[in-house]
Amino acid sequence: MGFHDIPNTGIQLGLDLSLGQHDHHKQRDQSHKKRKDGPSKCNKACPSLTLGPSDHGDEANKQPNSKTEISSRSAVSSLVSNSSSIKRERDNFLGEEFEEEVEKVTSNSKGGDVEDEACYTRKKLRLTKEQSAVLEENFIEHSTLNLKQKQELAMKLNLRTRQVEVWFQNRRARTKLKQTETDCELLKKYYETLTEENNRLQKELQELKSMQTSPGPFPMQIPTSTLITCPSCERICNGNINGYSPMTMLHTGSKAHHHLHTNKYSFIRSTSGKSIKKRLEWYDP
DNA sequence: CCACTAATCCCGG
DNA sequence: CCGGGATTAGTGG
Repeated sequence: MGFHDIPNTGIQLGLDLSLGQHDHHKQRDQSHKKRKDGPSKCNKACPSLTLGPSDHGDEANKQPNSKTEISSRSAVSSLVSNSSSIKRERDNFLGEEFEEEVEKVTSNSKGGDVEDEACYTRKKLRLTKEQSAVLEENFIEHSTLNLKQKQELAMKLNLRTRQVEVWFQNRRARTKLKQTETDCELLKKYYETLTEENNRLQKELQELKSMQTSPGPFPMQIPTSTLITCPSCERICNGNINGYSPMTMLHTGSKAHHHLHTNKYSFIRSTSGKSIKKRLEWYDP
C-alpha cells in the first residue's frame, strides 16, 4: 500500500444552525443532570413516565409491534422525570409534538409499573431498524440537514426533530472517528516504512563508506539493489521507497539530460489535510 | 455546529 | 457476571 492510496480524509460539514430544543427536554435534562452529582436515589415525589409497552430496552427494536409503539418509544426515549425539574435555559421550540407523545406514553403506562425502580432509571431509546435505515439513507445523501429537512424526516419517522438532529451529529462523529482510526493506521504504516527505509539507507551508507576506505581491485560500485532507472533520461535513481512503486510517481523532470534531477512527489493527505511531500533525488553520476 | 461525556444497551468471553 | 463497544442524549464552547 502506498501513500498515494490514502483516501481524502476531509470531512465536509455544513453549518446548519439548529433551533430544535424544546420544553420537554427539561424533564429529561433534569434527570440527566443528576448524574453529575453522582447517582441519585429515588425521589418519592417523582411522577415517572414509563415506556408503555416495553420494559425491555430493545424488544421493540427487534420486533416493532406497531406504529404506536415506535412512536411512544421514540418520543420519550425512556425518560423518568423529576417533577421538580428546573427549566432548561436554552431556546425551546417544537413543543407540541413531544407533548403529544408524552401523553400517548403516559396513557400507555399502566399505573402500577411506575415504581421506585423506575425512578431515575433511564431506559434507553433504541431506534427501530426501519428508523435507522431511513436515517442512514438520508445521511448518505447529506451528512447535514437543514431545519426543514430535519423536521420532515422527524415527522416521517415519528421522532422528534431533536432526535433526528442528534442522530446526525452522532453519525458524523462516528464517521469522523472511523476516518481518524484509518488515518492513524496508515500513519503507523508510513512510519514503519520510513523506519525501514532509513535503516536500509543507513546500511547502504555504511557499505559505501567501507568500500571507499578499502580500495579493492575493482572500481567503487553503488549497490544496485535499490536503484532504478529514470524513465525519461535513463539515469540511475534511488526511486524505491519501500512499498511505493516508482510507477505511481509522477516524474516531473524537464527534458532528458538537461533537467535538474530533482523531482517532487506528493503523496498523502494527513488527518489535518496537509500534504506530506516526499522528495527523491536522482543520482548524478 | 462539534467535542466531550454519561447512561444505557448488548454481546462475547 | 463483567468488560468493552455501540448508541442515544445532555452540556458547554
